[in-house]
Amino acid sequence: MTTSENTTSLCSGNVCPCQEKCPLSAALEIIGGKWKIPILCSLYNDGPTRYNALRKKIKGVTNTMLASSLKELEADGLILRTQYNEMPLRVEYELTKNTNRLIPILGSLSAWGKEIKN
Amino acid sequence: MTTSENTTSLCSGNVCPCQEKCPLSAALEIIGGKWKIPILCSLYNDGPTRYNALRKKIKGVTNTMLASSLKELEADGLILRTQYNEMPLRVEYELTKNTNRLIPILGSLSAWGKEIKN
DNA sequence: CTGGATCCAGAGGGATACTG
DNA sequence: CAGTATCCCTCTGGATCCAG
Repeated sequence: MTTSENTTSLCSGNVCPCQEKCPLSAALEIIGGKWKIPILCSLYNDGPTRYNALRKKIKGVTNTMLASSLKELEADGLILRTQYNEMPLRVEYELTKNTNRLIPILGSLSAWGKEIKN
Repeated sequence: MTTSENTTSLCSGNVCPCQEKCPLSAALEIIGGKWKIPILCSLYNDGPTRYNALRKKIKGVTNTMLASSLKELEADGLILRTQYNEMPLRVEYELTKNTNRLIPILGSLSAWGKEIKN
């Protein structure tokens, strides 16, 4: 009676296309937006980084967008914010383990993006 | 002299974060937007599908968005449009091999999206 | 140094009506 | 049946200035 197992379903498993929020669309929204990937790439390449250092490394980003993107990434559990109450104030951002599990997937996506450009 | 190989770089390999369009951002733009994933999911689940059938399966999509999304997906080589000059006109859309290589990656992303929701 | 507040332009997306 | 055309609106993202 039940449908045979569908282990490769991209969405909720039964109702596609993504009527209710499917995890795939959810994931894409989390890493969507103009600056999320550059931020994650930078933190992945360089490790814990200060706010101003990020702003310099990510060409073209403004305070507004960097701050709001960092806040969203933190709220979604993708980055960790550590504040050191020194003088002057120091704040560092770094990837979480959630994000480390995401990295190879992004790597595959990147490779796929490279291939289809031919 | 050359930097040691960096096979895990998400971007171009040397200049991160994504100053010039990196393949990762490019890939995300191709599958971005509100309706691309639902379209791909639907075609993946059901195979070749007619325009009006797609419109019924994808809840909430309008003619404007469905037509423009299909056009973009076709231009990016993710779907194939086949027109049968019958009466009435019949047009079917289906995934290409490029997209079939993308599917497992999206599956991983979906699984990741499910995990971090806890 | 690390952001927040405000204002604004442009793109993405929706509703409706119409066409080959 | 398979889309276009048109209008409109929201929302993202940019510029600038300000604050703890």
